[in-house]
Amino acid sequence: MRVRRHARHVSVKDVAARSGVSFQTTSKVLNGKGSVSEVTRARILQVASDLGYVPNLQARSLVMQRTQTIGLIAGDLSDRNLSRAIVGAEREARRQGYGVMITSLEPEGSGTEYALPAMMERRVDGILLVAPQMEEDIGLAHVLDPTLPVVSLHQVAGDAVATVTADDQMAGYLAAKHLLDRRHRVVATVTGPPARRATQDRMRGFEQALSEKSAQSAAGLAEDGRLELPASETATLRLFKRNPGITALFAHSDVMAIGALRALRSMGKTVPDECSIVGCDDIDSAAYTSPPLTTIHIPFYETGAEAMRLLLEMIRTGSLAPTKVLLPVRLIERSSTAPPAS
Amino acid sequence: MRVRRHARHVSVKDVAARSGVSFQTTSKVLNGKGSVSEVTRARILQVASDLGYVPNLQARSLVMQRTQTIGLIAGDLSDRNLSRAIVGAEREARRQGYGVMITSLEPEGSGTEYALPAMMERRVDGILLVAPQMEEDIGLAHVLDPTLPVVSLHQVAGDAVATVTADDQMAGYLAAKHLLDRRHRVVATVTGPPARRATQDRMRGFEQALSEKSAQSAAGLAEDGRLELPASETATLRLFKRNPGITALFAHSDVMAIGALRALRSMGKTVPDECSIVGCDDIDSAAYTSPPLTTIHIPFYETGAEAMRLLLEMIRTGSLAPTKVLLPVRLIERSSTAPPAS
DNA sequence: AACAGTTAGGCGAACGTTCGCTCCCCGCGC
DNA sequence: GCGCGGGGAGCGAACGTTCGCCTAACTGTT
Repeated sequence: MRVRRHARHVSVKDVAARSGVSFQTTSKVLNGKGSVSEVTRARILQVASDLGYVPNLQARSLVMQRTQTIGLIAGDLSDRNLSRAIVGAEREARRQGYGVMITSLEPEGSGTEYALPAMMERRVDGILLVAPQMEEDIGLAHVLDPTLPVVSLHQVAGDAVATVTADDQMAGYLAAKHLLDRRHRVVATVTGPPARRATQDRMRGFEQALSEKSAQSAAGLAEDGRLELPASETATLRLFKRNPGITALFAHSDVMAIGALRALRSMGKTVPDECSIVGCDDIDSAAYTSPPLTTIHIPFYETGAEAMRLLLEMIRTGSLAPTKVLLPVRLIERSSTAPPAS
Repeated sequence: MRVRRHARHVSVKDVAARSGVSFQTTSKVLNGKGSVSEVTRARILQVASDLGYVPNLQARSLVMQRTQTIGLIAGDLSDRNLSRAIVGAEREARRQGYGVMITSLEPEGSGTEYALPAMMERRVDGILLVAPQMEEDIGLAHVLDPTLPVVSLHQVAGDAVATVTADDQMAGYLAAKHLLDRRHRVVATVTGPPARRATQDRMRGFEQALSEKSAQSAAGLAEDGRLELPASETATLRLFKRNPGITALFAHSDVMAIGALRALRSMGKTVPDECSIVGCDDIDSAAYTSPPLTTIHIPFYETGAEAMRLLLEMIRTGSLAPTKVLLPVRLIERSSTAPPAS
């Protein structure tokens, strides 16, 4: 139960003193710069390792004017999709020698109040935004330091920041195509929050596929499932109340697809015979529902990794261009879809 | 598409120059220390805000010898349980004015190679370990800087580091008690990795309850479900092969409980009539399985928050005592348990 | 009017680095 | 034998802070 404050770390000066050279020379050796004779280099390295020298990145940052740190502002860290993206981002940062400062947003707060100042004070080299709720934060674009590279995984009002997202429009298109190919003609949708770009893009792709098959579809047959299981369950019930002839459903998330599955079971409808379901996200458990879900795979991990790659590239080149990157999605066929039984 | 490198930040010196005082005086004002006249204080604050001054925490850290940053080493950021804990920890750190540097471990690596040095270089004030796999890392205790406060959510070899965990033994006890109270006498278990302390503690509590009911139980009737759904499914099948008389099951995680549910359905056994199931963790979807799962609530969020609280306290007091904290768990009764039908 | 006490503010140093410049000495070529 | 080039090493400055100590001026007291 030792109680010691401030066991001072060993610095280049300590190493220098012990090796009988100036601390600047020590610094040169440790960074492999300048010319130092082989014998002193070896001696210094030996002493450094003996003393357990660990460079102080804070001090280095001060003079180098970059911290090798990026700030990650996360919506809900415990959201499985966001956290997949964060894993990808963190891994890529690490691979390129960057550290990640993370902060998550309170559900209420716009994030502007705390997260950004904290990141600025720490002089992060760039910011990665992984927070869907920021889409609604209209003031965000204004408060961001315009000289600081920023990449977001979600749309930011004003379109001035670079984004990397999945191809949501394609996701909607693929879902509709899959169902239309199986001769479904009355297809409904359980959506995420209507204000979100992802929701709108998926809808757009979906409608586009429907209209290609000469419009016999029930466009507008959609309800908001708020990305939650119980909300989706009731949304599904409402849809069938509106139109009992529905033979297929596209849920904008697998969790909502599971809610739909429950609703259908409660109505006594079998899947896929009486109603097909296409989910979205491709979460682990989608393979274990009954029946296993046909779904659209959204590459969360890759999105995070790619976003970080873009951010680091922007930092390296000093570019602030608001690049927009779309990552491909694909449909994964399981057993929740089939042609209508009739 | 501006391309500018190094738009130098405004420093206290800039503010000072514009206000006609020395930069040290500016510093005093900004920190509310020393005595400064009301008028110059006001002027300085005005200038600071005009110029958009943001203090540089790196520089401050250098002289203060603390970074107000804690390093969080996470096993798998996308694990829902771990990420709940991380959310709690991050929130508590933020509340107390600390930032969080995060790094996640590669599945293979022991973490020692990258994560720790990176944290040390950044001179974090303390380290929070949220990585179950570290339990198996025998060398970890040795490589940790013994002067740096560390708190872990999982056991660390050597017992020299403080830990905050759920009361796993109680979890096992409660599960067994619940089943025994419902007159089950042949109860089996699907466990997590046997090497983990959580698994062992849960087993211990479980066995203890069994032996209190005078030992008519099938102790040793356990299989490793590796915390995965499919592995648990086959583990459950093996258990029933070993003893077809099983009437109740304790799964060490809800995901494994869902695997067990699938196995039982495939065997044509109904839940809870022919077999009761108690899960563990209390994940969201446990309330939506059919039937909804009776489970043990593990307070992941609170564990993370409490661990961070302890860590910050240790930093504040300079204590390095390896405190052990246990957080209470509770059983949540839903519909997957009942007395045996016979 | 001289003195002590207080208040406002300045100054130097330190934290741990990196970088550019200077300096010395040695060996080499003419 | 003399100048020159280059390798090896040191030195000063800077990055943006905080802190302790110092000083000048102003306040009020006897």
